[in-house]
Formats: sequence, C-alpha cells, structure tokens
Amino acid sequence: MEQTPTPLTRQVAARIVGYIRETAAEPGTRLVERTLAAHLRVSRSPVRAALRLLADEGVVAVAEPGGGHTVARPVTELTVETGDEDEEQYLRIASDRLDGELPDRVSESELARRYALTPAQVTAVLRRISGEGWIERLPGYGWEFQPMLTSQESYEDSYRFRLALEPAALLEPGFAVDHAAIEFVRAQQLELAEGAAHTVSNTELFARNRAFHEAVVACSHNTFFIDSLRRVDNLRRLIEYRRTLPRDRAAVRCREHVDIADLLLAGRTADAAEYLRRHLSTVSVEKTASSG
Amino acid sequence: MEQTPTPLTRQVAARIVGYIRETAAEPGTRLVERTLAAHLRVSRSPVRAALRLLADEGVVAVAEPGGGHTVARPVTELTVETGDEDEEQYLRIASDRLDGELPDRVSESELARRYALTPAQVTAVLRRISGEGWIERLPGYGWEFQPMLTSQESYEDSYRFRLALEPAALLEPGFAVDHAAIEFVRAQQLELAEGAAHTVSNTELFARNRAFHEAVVACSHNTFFIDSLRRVDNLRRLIEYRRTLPRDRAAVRCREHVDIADLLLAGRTADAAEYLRRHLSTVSVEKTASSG
DNA sequence: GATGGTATATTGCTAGAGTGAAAAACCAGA
DNA sequence: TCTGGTTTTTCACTCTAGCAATATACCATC
Repeated sequence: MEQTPTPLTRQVAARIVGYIRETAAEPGTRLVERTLAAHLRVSRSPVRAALRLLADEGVVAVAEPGGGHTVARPVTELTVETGDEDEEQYLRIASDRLDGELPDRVSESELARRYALTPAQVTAVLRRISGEGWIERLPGYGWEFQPMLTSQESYEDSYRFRLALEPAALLEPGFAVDHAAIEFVRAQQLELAEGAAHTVSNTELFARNRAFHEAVVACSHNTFFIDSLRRVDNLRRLIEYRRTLPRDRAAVRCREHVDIADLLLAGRTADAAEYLRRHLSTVSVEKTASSG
Repeated sequence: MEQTPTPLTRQVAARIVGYIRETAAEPGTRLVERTLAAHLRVSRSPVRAALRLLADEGVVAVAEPGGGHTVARPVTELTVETGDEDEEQYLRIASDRLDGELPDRVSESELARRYALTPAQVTAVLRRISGEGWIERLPGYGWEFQPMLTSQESYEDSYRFRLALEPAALLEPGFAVDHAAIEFVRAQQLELAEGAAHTVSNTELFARNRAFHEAVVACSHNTFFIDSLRRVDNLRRLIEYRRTLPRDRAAVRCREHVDIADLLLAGRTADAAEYLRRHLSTVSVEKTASSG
C-alpha cells in the first residue's frame, strides 16, 4: 500500500525520529504536525507523508480519538535510517575528487553523465559543494574545484585557524553557557572516554567531536565564530573519514573534552579557554605527526 | 556594426581593462589572447569578443602585421565601466531586504516575478547570496533569509570576529609580506590620508579599505583566514554602502593603514600585528558609537 | 484557539527541441 | 613554439507543456 516516498519525505521522517530522540519523548506523546513542520522548516504536507511512513514502520502510532500520531516506541529502540541519497551523491563526488579521479574543471553535463544525475540533482549537489567552498563557478561555462584539505599544509592551516578562533569565542562578551547543550555533549564525550572511543565508527567519532566543539563555540552567540567553525568542519569531515584514528589517543582527547565541559559548567570560562587552547595545540601536533 | 555584447563579454572587457591597469601596460603592448583567457579563467571566445568590443571603443588597437590587439591608450586615460547587470540585480535585492521589503521566506518564482528575472538569473543571484550566507534553501520549496548585519549587535560581532582573526593572521608561520601588493595598497591609503578620503565615494572608500585589510591577511598564505575575512567583508559592504562615514576620522584610519604597511615592509611583523589589533579596536568603537 | 483533516494554489522539477554562446580543437604563418 | 585566425564540439540557457510535490488556506471538531 506504500507509495514510494519522496526524498524529502524520507528526510523529514529521519528528522522526526531525531526530534523524538532529542526531546526524549515517551511512548504515547502526541506529535503535533504544525509544531514539527515549524521545527523542520517545511509545510505540513511532507510532515504528514513522513508520519504515515513512520506509522507503516511502527515507529509511530495512530492516535485513536481525534486522529493524529503519537510516539509508539521507547527512544532506545529507535534506529536511525537516513537513507539520504543526496548525501551519497555528495560523498561519492568528494571521494572521487580526493582520489584525483575528477579533473580540476568540470561541466555540469559532465557530472550528470558521470554520476547519472538529473539536472536538478546536479544543481543541488553543486550548490552544496560551492557552499562548502571547494568548487566555484567559472565566469563562462563550467566549474573549477578549489584546493581542499588534501594537502598536509592546508590541513595544518585549518588547525591553526581553529586555534585562533575557538579560544577567542569563549572570551566573547555575549558568551553564556547553554547548560543543556553542554551537558549533552559532555555525556557523549564521557561515554567515549570510558571505552566507546575504541568501538565506535570513524564517522561517529568525528561527528561527536565536532558536535562538542561546535556546541562550545555556539555559546559565544556570535554567528561569525559559529559559521566559520562549521565551514572548517565541513571540510575536515571529508578527509577525516579516510583516516584511521589512533583510538587510544582519541580517548584521551575525549577526556579533555569532558574536562573542558566541566570548567564551563562551573563557570570558569577563562580557564576553559586556556585549556581549549592547549587541547587544540596538542591535537594539531598529533594529527600532523600521525600522517607525516 | 556592433552586435549587442553578452554579459560575459562585457565582464571580460572590464577585466581586461583592469588587467591593463594592474600591469601598467604601455600603449603598444601586445595583448595575448591565450594569456588573457588563462588569467580570466575563460576560453578565448569571450576574450576575442571583448577585444573587438574594446577595439570599437578605442581602448585597444588592432595590431597591423600578424593581427591581434595592443594597448591603445595610456593607463591614466582608462575609464572603468563595469555595466554589470548581475551586480545591479544583486544589490537591488540586498537593498530591498535591508529595507524590510522582502519577507523572510521567498520562492524562486516570486523573485523572478518581482525583479523580472529569468530562471537562470534567479539561480545565479541565489547562488551568490547563499554563498555569502544570508539566504538558505529550505528543505522543501523556497528560500529563507538569514539574519544579516542589520542589527547593531551582529555588526559588533563582525568586528570582534575580525579582532580575533586579523592579528592572528600576521603571526602565522607561513606569513611572508608580498611587497608589491602591500606597496600598492599603501599607496592607495596614503592618497586617502592626504585628502582623497574627503572627496572619494563611499563605495570607493570601502573598497580600498577592504583591499588593504585583505592584502595584509593574504600574506598569511592561510586560506581559512583569507576566506573568512572575505566573507565578513562581503556582508559589511552591503551595510557600509548606506552609511555616511565621518570622513575626518576615515582619514585618520587611513594614516594608520599606512603605518601598518610601513611596519610590515620593514619586517616588523609582530609590531604590525599589535598595531592592527589596536586599530581594529578603535574602529570598532567608532562605528558602534556613530550609529548608536 | 489548537488540532487533524481536506481542498486549493504554487512551486519547481521533468522532458524535449532549439539556440546562441563558450570551450576546445585545429590550422597557418612567423 | 608561439601567435592569431578558424572551425567544430559542447554547453547551458530558453522556451513549452505537464505534473507531482509542496505550501497555503480552509474546514470541522473538540
């Protein structure tokens, strides 16, 4: 009876699951369509489609009196199936580019042929890549790849950039610790430090560390710091995926993250900034050495 | 006999004029098509069209033996006619947005109707704006404007961001003064400090100051610093256009720019960094006060 | 006034043919 | 080999119509 869901429907469904996890909603909690739509920045149409999809999968239950949907399962049982095909296309291109399979200049139709994409998909993926800054439209026809974090040199550059940025963010006048957010990432880091760092996937490890640093900088409430860090991290992600991280060291770094979070939660912001500075210096040296 | 030149042809023509000025090419100097094409990142086709256009205008002469084109006039006589219609569309949208004429969410067809743009033009301008970070595509249909530098608060944020960034750029290990570039912007600043600051247009004043700071940071040879500064400046530009700058103060700031350039040229990088830090603090206070 | 349900209006993608412009290859002369 | 000139190929934009998906407005119920 299922229609093939659209990409947006799938994406919204995945984000609804994420929403349930974040809010730690108990089974039986009502999922209000308008609230979800506003939160996910779409209209109710795709939200309703996603809820029907989740109902088919049993993640969500149909509320009997008055209609609507409720949470069906406890948070712990939820699986996170993204199934994001846009993401796959993006990663395939990134991977090919890093492997040197793609020339410095490409045309849109060339990409469409090579990856069997529709024009709209090409537009979407180019929009994303150019937003991340590693491709640029040429004045005439075609696009030109920009230097990425491929070289060791630019990789070190990115760390020194963060070294200038992140500690300064903590010293912003508008800095105010978001206790809920910091406690959330602290819990994640504690779990890693206590062993999970050895079992978790590369992707997951990177995602959590990234989330930690961005949560900290977000407390500055200065968009420029936050955006800049996000941009660097978008690029770092692509290259970190292909690295084998020494997990024992990663565990140590996660322990440091916990310490930083504790300093912040205790209101010792200046100490946290100094600790963060030392932390980044250490990481920088480690990374540089491990790949030299 | 003139065909109506395409936007690209016009753009290339303007950039060829810029190229002649930069290289300070004497009349009679040969303009090699392949060199220009490589430099401007286009093929020879639009370069040839642009050269024909410039020949019609008398800026460029047809070389008699063997064909080709040469510089026809001394650099001082060159007028800079951009006639960039893409730029106009972009500025119109930015202006309307700053005036509150545009809602937070817009559809592409809405923009096309309102500004009488073709779909391709809408794509182009949205690409640019989203690259600058003040609009974002929604998951479904439509785009959402992001907070700009409209508020006083975010304006101060941008200055504190630069305060963290620019002095740090000078202390980068890869920092090496580009003497030609620094001397060029130093000359511009000196001219401003010695009176031109009172006569020049808002646009020109901003462009030169921007060029100065970016030239300095470019010496760091760290893309992340350079890109970040450019991004902030793109946003600042939109708001600075609408300000009436107190020219006497601007002249003082330009004098400081000259001093910074001198320190750099003398190899006193650390001193320059400290001077730059103080300079930015001062400017920040001035701006904040003048618009409070 | 919330909320879920439903109907309507808009949007942006698709597809295909045609087209002017730009990229790329080729040529000839010094 | 370098240059300007020429030709060929490829590209992306422009139309058009059609359409599924999305956004929006409206309705009924509590």
